[in-house]
Amino acid sequence: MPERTRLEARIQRHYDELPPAERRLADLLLGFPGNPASYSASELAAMAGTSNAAATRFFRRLGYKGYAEVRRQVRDAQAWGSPVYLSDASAPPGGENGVVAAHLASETDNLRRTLEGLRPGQLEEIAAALARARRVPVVGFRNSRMIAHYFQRQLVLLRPGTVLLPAPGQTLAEDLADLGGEDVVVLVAFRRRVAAVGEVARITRERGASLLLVTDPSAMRITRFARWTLLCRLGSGSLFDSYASAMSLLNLLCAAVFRRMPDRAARRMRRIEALHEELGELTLPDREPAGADQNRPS
Amino acid sequence: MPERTRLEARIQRHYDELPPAERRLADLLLGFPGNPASYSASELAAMAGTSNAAATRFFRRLGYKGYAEVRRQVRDAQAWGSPVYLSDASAPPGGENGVVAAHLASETDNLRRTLEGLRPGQLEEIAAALARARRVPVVGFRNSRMIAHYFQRQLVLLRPGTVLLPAPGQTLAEDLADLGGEDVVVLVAFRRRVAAVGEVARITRERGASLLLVTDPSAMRITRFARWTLLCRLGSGSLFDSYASAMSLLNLLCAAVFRRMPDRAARRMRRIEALHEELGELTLPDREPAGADQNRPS
DNA sequence: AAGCATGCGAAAAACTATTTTCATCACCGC
DNA sequence: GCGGTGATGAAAATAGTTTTTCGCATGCTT
Repeated sequence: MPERTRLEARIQRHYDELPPAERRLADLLLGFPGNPASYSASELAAMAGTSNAAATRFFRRLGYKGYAEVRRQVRDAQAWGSPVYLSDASAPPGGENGVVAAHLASETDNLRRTLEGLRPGQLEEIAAALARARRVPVVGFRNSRMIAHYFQRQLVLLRPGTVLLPAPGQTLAEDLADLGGEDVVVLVAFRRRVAAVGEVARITRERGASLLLVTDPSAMRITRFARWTLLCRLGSGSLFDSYASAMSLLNLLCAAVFRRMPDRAARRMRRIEALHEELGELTLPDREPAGADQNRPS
Repeated sequence: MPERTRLEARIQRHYDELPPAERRLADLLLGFPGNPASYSASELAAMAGTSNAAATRFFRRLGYKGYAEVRRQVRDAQAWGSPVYLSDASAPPGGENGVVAAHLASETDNLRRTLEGLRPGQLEEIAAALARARRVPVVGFRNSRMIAHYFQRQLVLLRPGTVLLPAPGQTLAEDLADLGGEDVVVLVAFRRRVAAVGEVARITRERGASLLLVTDPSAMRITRFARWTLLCRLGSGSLFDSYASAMSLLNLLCAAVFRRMPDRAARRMRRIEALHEELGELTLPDREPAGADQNRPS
C-alpha cells in the first residue's frame, strides 16, 4: 500500500491555481511514463516546453522546499519496495503487520521487476527452443535445486527427455557426456553458487548445446556461456532469499512451452493422467529422490 | 529491441577486473532495490561505503563517458520495460505482453491475498512453536515436496532436529513412530494430494504432536487435524499452479522463527558457515537426494 | 628492503543544475 | 490610456555534483 504518490496529490490540490506554464508541467507529471525522479528539473521543464525557472516556481508552489525534496519523496514512495527495512532498526510501524506489509511490498516489487525485465519475445524464443530440443537436462545445486526440480517436474509433463541433474548420488560427468547441439541445458544458479555451476556452463558450451541460465543479478562470469539469461530478483530484505519470483517466472515459461506444442503436450498429459489412475493415487507415489525414475510424470 | 538492462550486463562483464571499492559499487547496483537513476553518483558511492571519486572511476571503467550517460541509459531501459505492464493500450490481449501482464496481476493478487489472509499474531505464534519444538519433521509429496524441502532447508539453518519426510526411498512409518507432544509436524499439502497426506495428519494428531498445515483453499477434511493452517493462493490462470505465494509465505515464516531465537540461530548459522568454509565450497556439495545427511546446512 | 604498481579518498577544480533576479509582456479594471 | 497584477524566460547568482588531481597506503616484485 504505497500510499498514493504524494506528488500527484499535491498537484491535484493546487491544479486550479496554476498558471499556464506550470500547468503544462503538472499535466506532464500527472501522466508521466516512468519515474520523474530520474530526470532533472530542467529536463522536465524542457519536456513541458517551458523554462527551468518555471519548474522551480512550480515545485515551490506545491509546497516543496526545492526540487531535491521532490526527488527524494518520489523515489522513496516508489521504492517502498525493499530497502534494508526489516533487519534495519527503522522500527516498522505496527510490529508484525508492518513486517508483513513490508514483505508484501518487497515481493511485489521483485515480481514486477523480474517480469518487466523480460525482453519482448524472449520467453517465446526460449519456449520454442525448449519445445524443439532433443533433450533438456535441468541442473541445479543447493537451494537452486529445488527450483530446478519444480521446473523439471512441470516440463516433463509437457515433453519427454528432460531429467534433473545431478542425478541423486551421482556426479555430473556421466549425464553431460553426450550433450549435443540439439540439446538445451537449463541451469538454475542462484546466489551462493558452487564451483560446479561454472563447469556445467562451460561444458554445455563446449558440447555445442544451448544454455538457458536462470539466475539472479549477482551472477557474473557464467552469463558469458549462456544463450539466454533469465534474471530473477530475490531480494527479500529478510534473512533468506525469496524464490517467489523465480517460481513465478518459470511457471510462466512452462505455460509458454505448452502454447508452443499444445497438441502433443495435451496428449502427453492425458496419457500421464491415465497412467496415474491406473496405478492408483492411493499409494505413496512420491519416491522421486530415490532416483531411477526422473521421468515419472506428475 | 530494447536490449536487456545494459548496465547490469556491463557490470557482469567487467566484474572480475574490479578493485574492492568499485566492486562494492557493483554489488550495490546488481541488487539495487529501485531505480539507480534517481540517485546521484555521490549518493550511490555513499551507500556503497566509498568515495565519489571511486564512483567516477567505476563508471568510467565500465565504458561510460560519465554518470550522466549511465543515468540516461538506465532510465531509458526501464522506460522500455515499464510500459509492457502499464500500457495495455498499445498491446492488445493477443501479444505476449498481455500474457505477462496478466500473469503479473494474478501473481500479485495471489500474494496479497495469501499474506492478508494471515490472522494477526498467527505467524508469531507458529514461529514460537517452531522455535520451541523438540523436533520438526517437514512432510510433503509431489510438488509439495519441493516447497517442503525449501522450508526444511531454511529451518535447519536456524535449529537442529528438522528432517524432510518421507526420507528418500523410505516409507513414513519409521519416522512418524515416535512423535510426541513436544514435536511440531509441518505438512505441506497442495492440490492433487495423495492419500498419505490424510494419514500423516491423522497420525500426527493421534501421537499428540502439533500439526502445521500449509495448503491451498481446496483442502477441507485435513484441516480438522491441524493446529494451525496456512492458506496459500495458487491460482495462476495458466496450466500449472504457481507456488510463488507459498515460497513467499514460508520465507516470511522463517524470518519470524529467526526473530524468536536470534542468538541461538545466529550462532548456529555461523557454525554452519565455518563448516562450509572448512569443507570448501569448491567441491560438488549437493548430493542431498542421496539421503543420509538431511541435516546438512545450507 | 627498496622499488614499482595500484587502489584509495580528501580536496580542488570543472562542470551542471537550481534558484533568484530582472526586464518584459499581457491582461484587467478603471 | 494608465497603473496594478501576475506570468514569463534569459541570464546571473548560487548551490550542488562530478571529475581531476594528488599524496598516502598497501601489497607485490626484484
